[in-house]
Amino acid sequence: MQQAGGEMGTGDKENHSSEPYRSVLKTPLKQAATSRSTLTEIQPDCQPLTTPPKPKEILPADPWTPTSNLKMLISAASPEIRSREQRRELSNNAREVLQAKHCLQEHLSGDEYEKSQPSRKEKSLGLLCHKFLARYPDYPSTAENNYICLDEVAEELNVERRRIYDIVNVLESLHMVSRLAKNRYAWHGRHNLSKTLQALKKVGEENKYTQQIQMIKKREYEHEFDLDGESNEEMARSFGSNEHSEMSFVELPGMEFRAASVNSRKDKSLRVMSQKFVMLFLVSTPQIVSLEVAAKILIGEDQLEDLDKSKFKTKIRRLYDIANVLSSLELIKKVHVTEERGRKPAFKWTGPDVLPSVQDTKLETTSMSCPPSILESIPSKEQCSKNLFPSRGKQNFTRHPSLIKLVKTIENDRRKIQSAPTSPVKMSASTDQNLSALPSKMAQVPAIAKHQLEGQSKKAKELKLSRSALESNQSSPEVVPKPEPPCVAAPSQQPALAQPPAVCPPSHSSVSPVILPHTPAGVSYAIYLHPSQAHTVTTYSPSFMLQPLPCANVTGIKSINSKVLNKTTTEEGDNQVTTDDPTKSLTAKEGPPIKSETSSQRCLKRSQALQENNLIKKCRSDEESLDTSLGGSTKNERPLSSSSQINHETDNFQEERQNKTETLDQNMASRCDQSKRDHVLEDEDKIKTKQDIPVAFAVPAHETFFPSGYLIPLTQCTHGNKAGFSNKEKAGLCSLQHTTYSSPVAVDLSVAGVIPVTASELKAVNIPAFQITPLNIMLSPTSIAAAPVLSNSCLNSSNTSSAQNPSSSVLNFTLQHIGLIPAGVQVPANPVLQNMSVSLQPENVSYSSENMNLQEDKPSVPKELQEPQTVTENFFRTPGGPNTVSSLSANSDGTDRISQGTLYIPQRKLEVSED
DNA sequence: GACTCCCGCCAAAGC
DNA sequence: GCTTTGGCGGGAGTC
Repeated sequence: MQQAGGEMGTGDKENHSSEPYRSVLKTPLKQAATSRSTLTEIQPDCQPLTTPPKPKEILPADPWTPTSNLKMLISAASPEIRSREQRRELSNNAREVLQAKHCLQEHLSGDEYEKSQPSRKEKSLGLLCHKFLARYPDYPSTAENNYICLDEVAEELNVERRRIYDIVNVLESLHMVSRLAKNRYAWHGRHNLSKTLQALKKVGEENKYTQQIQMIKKREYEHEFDLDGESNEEMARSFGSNEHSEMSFVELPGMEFRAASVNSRKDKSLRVMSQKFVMLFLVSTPQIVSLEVAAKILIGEDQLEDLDKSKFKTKIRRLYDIANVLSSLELIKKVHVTEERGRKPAFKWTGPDVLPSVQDTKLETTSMSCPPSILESIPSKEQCSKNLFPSRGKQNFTRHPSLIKLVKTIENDRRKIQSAPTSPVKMSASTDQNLSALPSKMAQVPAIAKHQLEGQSKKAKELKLSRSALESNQSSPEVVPKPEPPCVAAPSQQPALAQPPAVCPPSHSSVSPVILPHTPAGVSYAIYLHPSQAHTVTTYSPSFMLQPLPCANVTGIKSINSKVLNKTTTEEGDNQVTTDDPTKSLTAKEGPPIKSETSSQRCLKRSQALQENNLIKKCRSDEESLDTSLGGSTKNERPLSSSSQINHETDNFQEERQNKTETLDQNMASRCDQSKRDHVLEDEDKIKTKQDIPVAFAVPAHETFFPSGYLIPLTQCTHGNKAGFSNKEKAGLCSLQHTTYSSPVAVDLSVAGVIPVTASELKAVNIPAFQITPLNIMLSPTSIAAAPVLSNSCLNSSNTSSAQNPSSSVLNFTLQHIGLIPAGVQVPANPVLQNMSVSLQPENVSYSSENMNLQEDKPSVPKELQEPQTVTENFFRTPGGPNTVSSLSANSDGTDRISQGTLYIPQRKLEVSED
């Protein structure tokens, strides 16, 4: 509207009249219905106009004249007529708005008028999007017509249509709306959101955005990134290698664009940009993407050689536009990443987590190229694939041959598991789309844990370890029947459930060092087990595999660990606290958690299948190592396993988990050596591992129950696990993720012994790390040395930490013992693993060397519209300074700003802050 | 001064 | 030929 221009205060007012597409002026205005809100905004002072009821509200209320009654009846009988009537009223509203405006202009002087106009912020795209979204339900019923008339919306919201296009384009990219015809869109709400995100993540992975991001960051590392010259050429080359550099719009079945016009300029379309932008979040491991990086990637895909400042600026502008809409959708949140070079605007993903890799498994069973959710709704694989990537064959999802066998194995295992009495109930995502939106990772955790446990129990039997049959039985029942949600996952997902056992899971996690082939990425990480603990593990539990580490040591399992030992018998509630909170948040936000045991199971099985052999070897070695163990290091920390895909937690899962935990607790209590309990270390590192990112942590093993060990991320820590967290929690997670960013941090924490983690922390921290593969990993000494996991800080911190922190010597010992490093190799307490980015795959390259400080910016939207931030996670902090992980805490002023803790980052200090 | 991002010109595409 | 879309970048507002 014109008033909008007036707000600018620089002569923009006149510009409005010139706008060609001002529908307000073109549309015939008949009725007097007005939009209360609109009028209020526009002309609060205009009495007659200030309180007109909304048209829609008026209609039903005013049928008390013969004419109105007739209208109402007709309207009721015919949706078309009703729609027409509504349009008329909208037009009337717009007309009144204009009149009000004119009235206002007449009665106010220039300055007064300007003052009366909404401020720039009040007209932000984010706020506008909020208003827009408020008009439609998140999950509209398919029965009713959810049509959007751009003209009407523009008028009602009192903005020019151009702005509506911006919003609609982004919504379209998420398939929340679809274009029906000229000036007409259909509102789908969030029904398709989860599907879309899955598809986008998939495509993002296919496009190797992770690599691109890493490349850009790497380049920045090496030298200040300049927008021209060699760097650009280099980048162009790298992008050029990407087959999917020119990815087109990703469509969902049934959501194809109806009008060719929509595709006419899609190469630079806001829609495509939006999708790409979202992809960046979905594939990156701390799910934080700076505008700069995003812009570079987007530009790179177009023409990197043309990269110039103006183009860059334009891209940034567009990204802001997109980000504002995404922020309104609560999919992302503005943050600031502070690096050595300064503070950079960035955005952090706060939307639901998407589990692509899990999807792979699922896809295999049903379809090759479609995301699970999509498949569910679509019978035809071909159709799905076609729709997803109508224009590009390259973008079709192709399963790597090596995965096929694995998938089959997994599927078989899954069937077995599912048939098992204790197997978690699987909810069909198809039944509830909304559910699908939930982080599936969490839901998968239980299944995965179950898988692993089951598999391990079998293995244990086969191996006939020294374990007594009783023990094995105990463990197996617990494990097998009830998938153990990693404490992390479980907690985050289930709030209300008072299942104490959050701790218990750890016990289950009697994890022996294992390396899990990671998800799709294939990243694996190794876990170092304390000899003594390892012993326990091997003998004790059949489960060699990973356990969901509800309380990953690294991440902040501390409370868990200690609790595990201590509370296993006594207090379960405490544990729960940690677990519960996350859950609450999770459930609250996304709705019913999705149970995807299948996915988790798949993950587990996949890893198992690949690594069974390794596990056996591992177990043996572990047992041997037990004797030589570090002397009963007091650390009870559990190894963290990370798998981003395991995050989704479902109600069923929780129930099972609870049951399991209870059982475990009982078992553990009986088994637990009280004295050892005392030794439990309180360390918490919050490590977020992500689905595809292999993370290695060094974690002190839990005594009896949990083989303590060091988890060594072979590649990179991922943060994808936050899936299950609510936005707020996710915010916290983000920070965590940052932390995770540098795998070293996690290690550090675990090693050093850490600060007790608060419940909130646990939430953030609790990221089920499940995929552990047998340690057979093939890390070359060099790679290990390079591994970021063990950072100086880590080691240092460990030194400083008073708690039972394994010393570097211990670490070396363990590593050597396990075979991760040659006997001659020493991991310096300090730098040893610092710079390593052991990525088996390019994608897995970790940015671990960055120190980040996360600051979340408040959305541009008015505070009232912003969700209150309750981030209170304090991250672990190592005693030593530099390696301290940044903590996320709510500032007294309410600006949840992540304290600038330092995430241990070898070379670069990266801070992410929330404003 | 840098960051944000609103605003609206204007061209492409559609009807 | 008019309307709808939407790329684009100037420049205002904010920090």
